[in-house]
Amino acid sequence: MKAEMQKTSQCSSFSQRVKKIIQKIPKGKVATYGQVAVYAGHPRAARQVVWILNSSSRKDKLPWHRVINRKGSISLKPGYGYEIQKGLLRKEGVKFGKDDKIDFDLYLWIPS
DNA sequence: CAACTGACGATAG
DNA sequence: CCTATCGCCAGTT
Repeated sequence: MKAEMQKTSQCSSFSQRVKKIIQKIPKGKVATYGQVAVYAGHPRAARQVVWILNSSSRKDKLPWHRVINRKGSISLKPGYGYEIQKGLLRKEGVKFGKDDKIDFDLYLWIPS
């Protein structure tokens, strides 16, 4: 019986799941593209997550600024959202190192 | 329908 | 440490 397939939702596409996961990221925390992809069920769909942020953030209110790359820094280019994302994160209490890096030990979101 | 793209990730050198 | 390359998936053109 496949009726046990997650009682609540989960029947959506990967993209839909990614959106939900991103919305689950608590304030003051951050997640990586790869991390989100893993929780969505696709360990290597980090690039897909990127696409979704671009696509969905315009329609839905996604905390896209809480999603960063593996290095703990912002991947956007200066003038293309970099400053905006950094500012939003700082407002939520996330601090950046001297290399514009975020300390994962303090801010990485871990859905338990 | 095929090729291209996108804010990545991991591995190899 | 850095660059280069492949892989990954879905949406656009």
